[in-house]
Amino acid sequence: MQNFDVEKLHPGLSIDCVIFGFHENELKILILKLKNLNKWALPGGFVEVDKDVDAEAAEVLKRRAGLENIFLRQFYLFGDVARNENDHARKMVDQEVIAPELRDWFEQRFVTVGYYALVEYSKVKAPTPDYTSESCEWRSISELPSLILDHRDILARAHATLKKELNNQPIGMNLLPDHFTMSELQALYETVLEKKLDRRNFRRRMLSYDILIPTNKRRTGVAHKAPMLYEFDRKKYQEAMVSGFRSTW
Amino acid sequence: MQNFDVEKLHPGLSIDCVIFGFHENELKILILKLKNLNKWALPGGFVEVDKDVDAEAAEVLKRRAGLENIFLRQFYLFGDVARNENDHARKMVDQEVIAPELRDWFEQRFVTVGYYALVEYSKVKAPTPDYTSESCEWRSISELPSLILDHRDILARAHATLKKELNNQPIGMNLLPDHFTMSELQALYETVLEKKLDRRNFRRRMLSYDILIPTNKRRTGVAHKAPMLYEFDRKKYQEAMVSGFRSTW
DNA sequence: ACAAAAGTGTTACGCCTACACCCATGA
DNA sequence: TCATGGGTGTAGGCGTAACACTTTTGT
Repeated sequence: MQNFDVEKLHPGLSIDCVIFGFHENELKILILKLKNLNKWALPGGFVEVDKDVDAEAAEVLKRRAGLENIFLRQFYLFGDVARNENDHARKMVDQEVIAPELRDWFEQRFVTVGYYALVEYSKVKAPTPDYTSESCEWRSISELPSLILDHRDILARAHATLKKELNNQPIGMNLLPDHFTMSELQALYETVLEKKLDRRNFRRRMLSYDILIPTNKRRTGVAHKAPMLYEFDRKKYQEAMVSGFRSTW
Repeated sequence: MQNFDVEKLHPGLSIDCVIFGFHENELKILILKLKNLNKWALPGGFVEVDKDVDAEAAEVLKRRAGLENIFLRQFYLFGDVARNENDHARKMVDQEVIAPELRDWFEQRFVTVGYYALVEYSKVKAPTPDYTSESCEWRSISELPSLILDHRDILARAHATLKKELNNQPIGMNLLPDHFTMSELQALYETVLEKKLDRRNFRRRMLSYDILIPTNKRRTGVAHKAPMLYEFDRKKYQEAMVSGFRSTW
């Protein structure tokens, strides 16, 4: 059971991270199974009073997924009173997840800052649970177990934000391996957007963005014609992230 | 000097609102002149522990501008430690803006939630200062006085967000009078975007959005040919706000 | 009458969509 | 050899940018 110094923490403020990964054509997120409870939670944490909120979010990502310098974006503050459940703190004490003397701290009204991260599935070697949880696992967003509090809403908003951002920004770096085929990139888009795209038009458009570098290698060993492998032009990718794609005005 | 019950407030959490208005072809915001200080501030406030954050932002808007049911959007949480200035609370006490016993409350580390609102300039009859301020005024964003803390950054981010949103959503309702000419609407766009637009193409595009209703009235009394007055189709406008304009995927 | 803004139309170009065809590979 | 996915090309339509001309009004 964890005992920490709540004096050093910003009161009533927490962080929740939706950590997206892509594997086997499915969009997955990292979630934690709470000790002694049949509920799961998004990776999160609190904010030390002398730390930047964004930096604390990066800390969460580092501790749970072992990754640093990853795309991580604040997308919303969840500030409704109703997101606090009266007996949530009590349950945590009952199940010996937290020490009884911390109950007051956990029972105060919390607002939480939502972040989402895009990470490469295979680079997360050992998802690490925190003191409240017995395991940390990748789960497909289409078959999620029951989540605590408003974590399902937080995920939904993160996903919606991601979908919207696809119109202005590239995606893929940090989410795909260094080398990937056009089809794999397309599968990522189709999964995030939850719709099918035309293969040929997708290719043309992607190439027109000028952020891909064709390597001379091909993926072999799988069935059918060996596809070309691409990598991202990191410089141009970053430029596209900053300036965005098509603004109409 | 204001004395309020800080026990009822969410600790270390504030709200700041960028309230945009449009007048004489200039984008303006409401700012407050602080008592006994030569500094200005965005309208803001604190969050009662039993109130939704969004609702408290709406309260700020209501108290300062006297408006309700107005477009109001949360756009960012400003959570850097550096945004807190050591002597800000001390100055407030020194200048008798707040009671000395509130100094501890004001000296804690704060994070602030940024909101922006679009309001009709002429509907704000009497901008109302709060207990920290001696006046509340419209000021053009191009000639702003010195603002406290990171309020200039907050404004910049609000403006950037607004610019970006113009690609997906309509603007104008709540910012223009009920009836307006095409040129006035274009002037609003040009002001927000900080660039000139082609008159004829602008008209065509706006009409294609199908959110405008031409009235049979014309603006008279001014020089030159009397222009047609339009109003927004409120139902279709709202639909466009929800579904957005052009998504490329 | 004239200056200045309002209203309307046209052309050219580029982008996006919706397709069909051939190629390469493992089974 | 054949099923399956990879790679390339093209015709048509739509939207946008870049334009010129006429109309109306107050001065």
